[in-house]
Amino acid sequence: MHDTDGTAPETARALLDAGRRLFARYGYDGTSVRTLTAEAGANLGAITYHYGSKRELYDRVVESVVVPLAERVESVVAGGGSVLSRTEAVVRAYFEYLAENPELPQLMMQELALGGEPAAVLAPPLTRVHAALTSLVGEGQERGEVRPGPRIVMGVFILSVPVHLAMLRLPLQRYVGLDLLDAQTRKRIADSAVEFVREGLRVRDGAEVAA
Amino acid sequence: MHDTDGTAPETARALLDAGRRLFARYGYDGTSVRTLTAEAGANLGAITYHYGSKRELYDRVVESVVVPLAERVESVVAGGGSVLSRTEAVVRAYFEYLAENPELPQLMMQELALGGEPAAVLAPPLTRVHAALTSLVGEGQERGEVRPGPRIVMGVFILSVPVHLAMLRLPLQRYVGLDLLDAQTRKRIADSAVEFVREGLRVRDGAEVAA
DNA sequence: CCTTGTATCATACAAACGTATGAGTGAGAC
DNA sequence: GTCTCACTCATACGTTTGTATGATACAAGG
Repeated sequence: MHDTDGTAPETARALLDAGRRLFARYGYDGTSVRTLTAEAGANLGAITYHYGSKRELYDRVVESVVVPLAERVESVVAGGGSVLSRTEAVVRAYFEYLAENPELPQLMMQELALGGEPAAVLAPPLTRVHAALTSLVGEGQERGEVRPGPRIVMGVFILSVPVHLAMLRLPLQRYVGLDLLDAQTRKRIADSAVEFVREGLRVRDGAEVAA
Repeated sequence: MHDTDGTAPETARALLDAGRRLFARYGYDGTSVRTLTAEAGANLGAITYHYGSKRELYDRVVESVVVPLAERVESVVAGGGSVLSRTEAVVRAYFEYLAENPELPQLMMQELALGGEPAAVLAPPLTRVHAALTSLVGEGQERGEVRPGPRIVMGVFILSVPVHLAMLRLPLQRYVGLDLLDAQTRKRIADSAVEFVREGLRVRDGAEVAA
């Protein structure tokens, strides 16, 4: 029977891990059930048995990497401090999460890059992140920390830099020699990104609080 | 024989157009030569005949959409005016190009989202864009328009906002009702994005020119 | 008129695909 | 001892994949 409880047997977990690696590298259609089960050291039938189908395993993989990110962003946004410092914390949190899960941006972006509906499992966490960032910007505008403008798109701006950098990670590493996974390099880049986002959102000196 | 001259016969062009649509929507592996040739109103063997293989058609498709973008960015960067105004022009040019070629970001991001080597045909134009933006930032720093920092990553910042917005185009349309292809909406968003990028790069008031 | 070259066509091919099936294995319950 | 259950395994099924093949259509050149 399919196991839906949290105590996944060894094979089910190996399939999930192999799925994270292979789906991130080769995409959904580019990863065959045969190569995946082989990578996991499992039998050809293991995916069907443990997850029902290739698609369901894929959904679980995406879920396992996107949901924790959304929770992290939400908790940072809900934290204390000024709006701009929380914005900074969101950017830094994303950089950290990226360093821990380099497959995340690849999985997420593959899903978004395909023109069809994004995986059903991706929409809820994405919506929650977007809502959190939008309300953060709105709060900043009310407090006079953030300059006026459409908060819906300004919320998108916050993560645009780390996401874009994550997308360019491999080309940057190959062609420019910039390694985002190196802790020291990442700190330097994150500092610069934080400053960019902060100044991009901040009200100009002397600007009045919007009524 | 395969036609390599510019005067593509009708069928070859229909294949290229269908490829742009289908590869953008379903990805390389998700598009079969049968559906593609059917969409183009051509025979099953047409791809092999005109392009040699599915892969070569794909490369032509990517090339046809990325190279003009790179040329556009380069020409804007080489233009006159202050560094910040040229930066603004780059952002606006990207928004315009995106509106004309909605498939571009999908094709490009699919390639970048896959963990392997990006298509060989993607690297040269991408490198040229990056070089142009890096030198633009460097010039701005020398002139004291742009605040100090690693110019290699600050060049990446410039396009991060429009690229990220393009990536979120479909979810934003579906879940937030924001249509990036609508001219009026796009102008409003581009204005906001331009301000964000400008202020993110600009030196603070009173800062000295870096020696 | 016949030849030549380009293009389109239906069809064939082997390989790879996702999934289904049924046998086999080994630990725990009674 | 044997029944039960979760699991692994080899294998088979029907599709779909990208490409190869050879026949056909047809305008241009001699």
